[in-house]
Amino acid sequence: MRRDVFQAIADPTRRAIIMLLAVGAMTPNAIADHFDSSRQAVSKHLRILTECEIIKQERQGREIHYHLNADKMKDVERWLEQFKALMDKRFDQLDTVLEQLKSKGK
Amino acid sequence: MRRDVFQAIADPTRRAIIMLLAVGAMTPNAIADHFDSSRQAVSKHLRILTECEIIKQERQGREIHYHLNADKMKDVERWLEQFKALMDKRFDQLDTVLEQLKSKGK
DNA sequence: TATATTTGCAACTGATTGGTTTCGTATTTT
DNA sequence: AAAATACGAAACCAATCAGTTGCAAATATA
Repeated sequence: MRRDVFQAIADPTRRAIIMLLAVGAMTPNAIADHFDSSRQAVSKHLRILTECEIIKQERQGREIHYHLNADKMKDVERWLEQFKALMDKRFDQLDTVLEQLKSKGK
Repeated sequence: MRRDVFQAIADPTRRAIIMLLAVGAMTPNAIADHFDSSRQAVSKHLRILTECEIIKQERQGREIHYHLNADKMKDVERWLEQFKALMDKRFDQLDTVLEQLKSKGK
């Protein structure tokens, strides 16, 4: 089983849950109220998100509050940065080629 | 079937393919050479990536060159920005609370 | 103590995934 | 024209996913 942030954000419901928890911690029932899905369906997403270590439980009496571990999202950010760096590099090379063509034209 | 960028980058092989194509267009065989997976396995990933519109085919004789549609990646970027904006907002609120506590302490 | 609420967990279902092997087609090479 | 190459598509398989229903455990309330 792959359990990383990319797996976590692959599902639209899970992305929405992440957005909800970005605002503040919530109980499973409160989260499920925001969706058409059943409580158990949401609960499964919460389990996956927990396994991805993107959210954490915190028991308070009989309620469990889920709160975000925003740091994990940085994995996505880092990957995106790497990707953009590669793209920039490619354009730099393209610039060099164009530059060479220009000087050859002289 | 969900076919969006988030689905595309959920798989580590597909992320690697994206990185490869960020450097420059490639044929399926050239791509497959970079992985332990078979050509057909890679081919399937290419189909999914194509359906997600993150890569595009370009036939040249009997070869097909896959090249990146880097714009699609902006969907991820936008979502990340939204997420970060929400988090910042939360911290702003936290700051306000702390500020209030401080003035009450006076 | 009996009951209601909040929740996780197990069993089951249908759809999708990632992979394989096999085949057909188009293009290049000989 | 024949052989080799590059590739997609189809059929199949095991594993995983998202969802369901039903149930048990813990905590709160009457």
